[in-house]
Amino acid sequence: MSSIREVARLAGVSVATVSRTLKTPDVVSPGTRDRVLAAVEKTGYRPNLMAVQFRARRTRNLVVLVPKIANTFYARVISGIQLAAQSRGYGVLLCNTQGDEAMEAQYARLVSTRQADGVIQLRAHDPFADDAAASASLPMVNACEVMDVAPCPTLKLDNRAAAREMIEHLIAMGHRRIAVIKGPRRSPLTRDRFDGYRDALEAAGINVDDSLLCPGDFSPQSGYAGARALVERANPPTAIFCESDEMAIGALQWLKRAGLRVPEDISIAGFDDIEFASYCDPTLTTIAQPAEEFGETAVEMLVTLIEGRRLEPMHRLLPYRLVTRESTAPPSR
Amino acid sequence: MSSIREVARLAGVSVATVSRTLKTPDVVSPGTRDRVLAAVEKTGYRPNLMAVQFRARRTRNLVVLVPKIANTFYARVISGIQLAAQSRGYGVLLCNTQGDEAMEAQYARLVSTRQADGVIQLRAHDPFADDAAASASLPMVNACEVMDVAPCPTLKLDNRAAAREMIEHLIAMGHRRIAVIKGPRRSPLTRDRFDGYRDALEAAGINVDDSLLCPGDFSPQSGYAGARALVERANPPTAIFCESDEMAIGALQWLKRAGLRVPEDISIAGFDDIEFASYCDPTLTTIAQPAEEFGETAVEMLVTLIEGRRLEPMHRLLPYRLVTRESTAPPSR
DNA sequence: AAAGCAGATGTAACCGGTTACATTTATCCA
DNA sequence: TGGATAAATGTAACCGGTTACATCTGCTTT
Repeated sequence: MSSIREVARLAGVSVATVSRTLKTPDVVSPGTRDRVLAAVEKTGYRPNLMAVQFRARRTRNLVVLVPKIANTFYARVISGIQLAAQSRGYGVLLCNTQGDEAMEAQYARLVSTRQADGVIQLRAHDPFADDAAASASLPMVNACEVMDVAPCPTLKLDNRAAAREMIEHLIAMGHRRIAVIKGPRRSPLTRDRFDGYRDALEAAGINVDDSLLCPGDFSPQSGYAGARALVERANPPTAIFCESDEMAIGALQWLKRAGLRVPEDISIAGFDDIEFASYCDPTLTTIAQPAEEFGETAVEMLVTLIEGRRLEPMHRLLPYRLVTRESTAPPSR
Repeated sequence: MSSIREVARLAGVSVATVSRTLKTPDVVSPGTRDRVLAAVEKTGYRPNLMAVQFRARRTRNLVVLVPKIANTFYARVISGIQLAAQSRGYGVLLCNTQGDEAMEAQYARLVSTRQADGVIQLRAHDPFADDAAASASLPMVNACEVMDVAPCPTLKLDNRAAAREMIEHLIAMGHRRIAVIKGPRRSPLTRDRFDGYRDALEAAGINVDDSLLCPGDFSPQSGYAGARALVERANPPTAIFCESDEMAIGALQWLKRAGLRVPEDISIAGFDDIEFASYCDPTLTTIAQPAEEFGETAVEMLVTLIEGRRLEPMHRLLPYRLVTRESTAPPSR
């Protein structure tokens, strides 16, 4: 493929003039400019951006570490990232890490090897954990699921307040026996959402009943199993708060198979507002998260960091929204 | 950050020796090797991969053009791509194009500007269409939704045979009035699936009734509207074949709201086997596609191309699988 | 007419690796 | 012990742009 030197030769000028014609056209004379542009046209010259980036010592690429790309919530976040990155002239290197720390570290290394200018981490783990030198200095933003003590700026939902509002909504409808199907034990999301659950119960003077707490892992399968476990207990709940919509949908399926009506016999609430939350039967009461906005804001923060501008504030919360649909109603007993 | 020259200075050797120690350790003497490795350790040296790639004139990055990243089917394809690329030492530059041709062209240009070694296009459009020179020579593979006259190797499902098998399944159950909610008019997927529908009817001696054909765009919304339109006709169908699961789920919702029972009053079939196909109520009869395998095979084909090996065959089909669940049953009338 | 200056263009160093080729050192045999 | 050969290491060109600095041209100014 043609290089700048061939263009220069064809136009009868030096490589510097070609470069200037393309980057700062106003400093070359019109006649020369025309000759150069004609030569560019003729050769089909495209600057080798590898060379440009190498010279400039920046790639204008961002690495995004995604725990599970097939998750529709993350897909939306990524859409937002993509959009914001593009408008700022950055490309996105997407890495599906499956939550694997070795894989995260490997991809994060793209930054320390200069293949990318910064990292957006969507999981609560420091991918530079084993690389103290890197950790301190490389541009990174941690979004969605954030570390408790993050070595970088963060961006998340106020999960605790959101869960609290959801539970308050159920309590206001008259529920007292509200179960929870939790997310993965290690996730800060789980802890925060559970804290919100407890906050709401305590504020209403209801004791937390351990028999109403059920472990899960955000998958539909765990929601299915969780609903069964909860309902088959001696004193079953009148409402189940699932810490993710996917679990809520799994729970819904078991309840219907078991012949229970939702919301008449039992209410179900989710979290995330994935697309199918409004297409399942009944439609799901849930917490909507501004997924695309997560992506856009994370990019904005990261680019600020990369370009050496001051980032203020370092830690941000995005707004949630309680979406009430058909799956919740006052208890019948 | 430290460069190879600093490491060389610290170890008291030339840069060539450092390079060799890291790339071909067997050609340096053990003593030197140890000194160099100690210096590498001490400086925290990481080769600047921009420089490496620039020198090697290849990036080991692949561009993937995805129409809609939030679509769970594509998310699975991408998982497969990611996995296969990683195992071959390639990174993935993911581009969410929203089916926008300008955006596709822009991202595809990453290849002609040497920021990536090849393209996987998941939509039936040539991103180099406006760049004849590029089109011919740049490594590209077109997968999932493929162009009719592709300028590159392709990989798809035998959509026609799959749709035919689905319709034959419905006919075998006794259905004669089978409606279709189609995908986007311009998509080859739509045409192929519809051809399969027609094949099956013709083989069974059933005439194609235009009043049973309904346009859609693969979205749940269009399935919802389509089901309504079909059922409100004078002589409604006993089964609806939706060309995507998302439309089937939309259709299901309208039918249930309208008080119709699925499959007792009307059967519904989808296409894709997305995760929620087995979590909706009733669970959905559909065609399963090997999404991850699409990704893996596309990468394998592309890398073969990039590395200049012979690719045989150029055009491949992947297997589908009819998954019968609760949403289809013999007609009651 | 000589000096000064602006504008246009050319020259070459540089980014940080890799590697062909040259050079030095060690080894071995006659 | 000399010379051939192999092994280890060094030197420097190269990838393809960008850009500081040098040079050249033509014009203005006194």
